[in-house]
Amino acid sequence: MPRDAETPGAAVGSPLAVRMDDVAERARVSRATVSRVLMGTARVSEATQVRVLDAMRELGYVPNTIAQGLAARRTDLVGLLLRDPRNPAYGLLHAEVQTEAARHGLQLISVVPTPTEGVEDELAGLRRLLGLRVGGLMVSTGVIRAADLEPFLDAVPVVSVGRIEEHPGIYGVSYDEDTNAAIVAGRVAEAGHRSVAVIIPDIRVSTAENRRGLGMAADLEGRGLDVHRVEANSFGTNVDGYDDVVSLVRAGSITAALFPSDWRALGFLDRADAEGLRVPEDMSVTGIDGVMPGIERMGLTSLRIPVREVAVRGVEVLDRMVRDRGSVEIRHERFPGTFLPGRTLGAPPPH
Amino acid sequence: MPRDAETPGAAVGSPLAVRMDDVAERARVSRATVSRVLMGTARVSEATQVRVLDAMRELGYVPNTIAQGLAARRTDLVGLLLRDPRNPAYGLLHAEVQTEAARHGLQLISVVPTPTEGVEDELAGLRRLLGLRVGGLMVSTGVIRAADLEPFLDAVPVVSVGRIEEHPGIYGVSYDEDTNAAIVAGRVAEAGHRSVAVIIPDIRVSTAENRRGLGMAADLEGRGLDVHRVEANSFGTNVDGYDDVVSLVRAGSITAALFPSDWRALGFLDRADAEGLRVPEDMSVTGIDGVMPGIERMGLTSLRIPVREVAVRGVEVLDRMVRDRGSVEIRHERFPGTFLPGRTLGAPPPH
DNA sequence: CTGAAAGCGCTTACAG
DNA sequence: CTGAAAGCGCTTACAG
Repeated sequence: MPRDAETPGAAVGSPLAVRMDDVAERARVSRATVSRVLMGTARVSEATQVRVLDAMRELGYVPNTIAQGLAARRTDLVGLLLRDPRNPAYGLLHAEVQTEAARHGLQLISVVPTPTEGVEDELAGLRRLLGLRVGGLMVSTGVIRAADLEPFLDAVPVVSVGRIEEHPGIYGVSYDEDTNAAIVAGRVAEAGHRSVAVIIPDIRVSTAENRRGLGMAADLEGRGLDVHRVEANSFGTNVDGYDDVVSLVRAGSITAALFPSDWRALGFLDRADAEGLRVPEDMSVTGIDGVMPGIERMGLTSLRIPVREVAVRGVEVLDRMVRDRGSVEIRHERFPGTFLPGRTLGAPPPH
Repeated sequence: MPRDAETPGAAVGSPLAVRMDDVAERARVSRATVSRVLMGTARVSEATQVRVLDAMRELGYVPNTIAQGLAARRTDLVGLLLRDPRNPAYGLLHAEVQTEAARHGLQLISVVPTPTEGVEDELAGLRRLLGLRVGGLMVSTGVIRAADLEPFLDAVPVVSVGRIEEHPGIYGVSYDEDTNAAIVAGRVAEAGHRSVAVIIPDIRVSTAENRRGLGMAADLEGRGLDVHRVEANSFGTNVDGYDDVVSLVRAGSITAALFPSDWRALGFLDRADAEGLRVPEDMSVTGIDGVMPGIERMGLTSLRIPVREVAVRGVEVLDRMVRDRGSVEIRHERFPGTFLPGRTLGAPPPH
């Protein structure tokens, strides 16, 4: 029966309205044969193949991925649940993951949560991807907990990229936040600071930043420094804790502030300007990430996280899991970054 | 018939393996009724509704979007084809579009092409989205031509965001690149420069950058300045043309270089440093975009494009088109940006 | 190498 | 208000 011209979402005459049956008819073969050519799996005679390919091209056929997925009970689609794309670290990760996915023949679709919303919104994004029944899932940093993922681990392989992961059912390819924290803390201590502030966001705001903050504080205390822990518990803003830091500096209680991200550190540098605080003469400031374009120009002392390595490895692992789940033993890998010297870390001011 | 335990992609016991029939059975209703509750369209008795909702929750049911889309011949999914996520302008756009889509109840999925590949790769991304039979499409800046989109316009509404658009079948919500170019050019001229370089990428590299470059050159020539057009035709790199600019400065032929993006301008500042050229004492440099985090700190003279306005308007229009195509008359809107003063534009050096 | 037919998990007239 | 049934556009055993 010919299709109704009213079929929504696929106007007649449009390539999107062309179905496999149309291709089959034009190529004078059965639908099954067209499918075989499309899949590239079964043997099809040379002549038939050419006819089918020609018909596809002539009609501008775009296979309906939806129907393919439903019929085959599988997809080449893999999903990426990405955190805040405004953050250059995630923007870069996004690009690298796509590049690698393409190399591996995986079709990447991405979902980003609304940056200013919390865990509920991230879960909605997760369901969007799961509803599409993606063949694999990459979860980038964010506030989704392993427990939220747990119910789905039997059905879909999950790789955590760039976020701390310790769940035994989730492969982890992360930045080594503890080592990173220790590297930055070590440099600050070596510069001679004895009393510093460390900005520590709540774990619900960012698991990575939380871990970095805690790591820096622990490391510095281990070295005998006096550490003021400054909480930053608001979601989607970087100004949290600035007031406290300024007060501490003014009171002569600290000579340096260690931020868990460049974003927070740079925001503070503007604030310091506004307050008339000179960096590094009056106080030192450090960040972490080191991937912002032009970071060297800004002179922020930071640590560069290995985004590309993490993307390459993450996709490699997911690809293996998608193809043969059993062949991959779950591990939690961590990649440390490299110190990025800058002009915002100096010796403490003489008092 | 109970499902085979081998069903791939949906292990038994996982919520992803739960089908609507399972929910129906547990709630002691028909599949049709479950569907009605899920859709929220038809009337269902209070009691039945509660039973169905309970069953869904107890089983952890995640509706199969694939099957829904196939059966309903429509989707709430809208696709965003985004250009290079490493570019902060697109990262910001991505975040804003998602925020707006969520407000409008649209489910956004994004596809990014591999940054270093060309138009073929972007077309593959387009097909990925079309294969999913998204209900609407937002196309961000990139090298895809209107002609590539044309065959699909009958079937799916398309809104161009942040990229020049002139096709009568595609709604355009763009940056006003011509005005933007004129603004920057005007400031350079006012600063007293009489001979400058304008970096002009090929249209296949970036339609937006191409337009900006041509616009700046035309405006300056209109003002009687001597303009050296520097081509930049490589894909995925910002260093193209740097050699030429350095030579022109060394030869005393120009006193300023106008780049069509901050990315290119910042890259050049590093090069200038390496060459021992002081900015703005020896030469002036300008960019365009103004959305990079910390841009003020870097001091680059630039122009800030109105990303949020474009995202808000683009999603608003797409939403209307998705709901009732006929209600929207195609237009091409343009939003100008605002000048961003910096330290890299000064008076020309005395010779 | 090729086709007829069942079935993927849903939605939606069509009846009641 | 609810159910039985057709059908969305495909893939894939099963036969030949």
